[in-house]
Amino acid sequence: MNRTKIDEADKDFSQRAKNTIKRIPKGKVATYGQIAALAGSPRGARRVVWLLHSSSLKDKLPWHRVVNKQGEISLARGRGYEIQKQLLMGEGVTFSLDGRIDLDRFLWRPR
DNA sequence: CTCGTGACTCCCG
DNA sequence: TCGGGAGCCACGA
Repeated sequence: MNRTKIDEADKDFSQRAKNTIKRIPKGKVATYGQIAALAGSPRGARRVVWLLHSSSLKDKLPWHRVVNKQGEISLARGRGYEIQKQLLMGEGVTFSLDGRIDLDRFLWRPR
């Protein structure tokens, strides 16, 4: 049967989102909402979460460069937090004492 | 179909 | 600054 435009839109979102994540430069970070917006779904931050859960490993996405809008790692300690922090620090990203990333300095701003 | 869940975000008090 | 509630979207039981 034919695909609907909705199906195409969903597929399109997933592709765009993955491509967007792959475009994040080393040493920079992006927010869930930012990626969703760039992929065409301004309110789809949670879709990005699902995408990472389902494809981060399979598609080798730089998932560690995705943080929440406060510049904080959203993963719980013992469930990826330490790993992500290490990966980011390894790329030169610094954290404040309260565990936040200075987005004025590290947020990726595609042009 | 309804309900629960999640690496989100926004709004209020 | 902090916590709760609601909106958001997709997926699986």
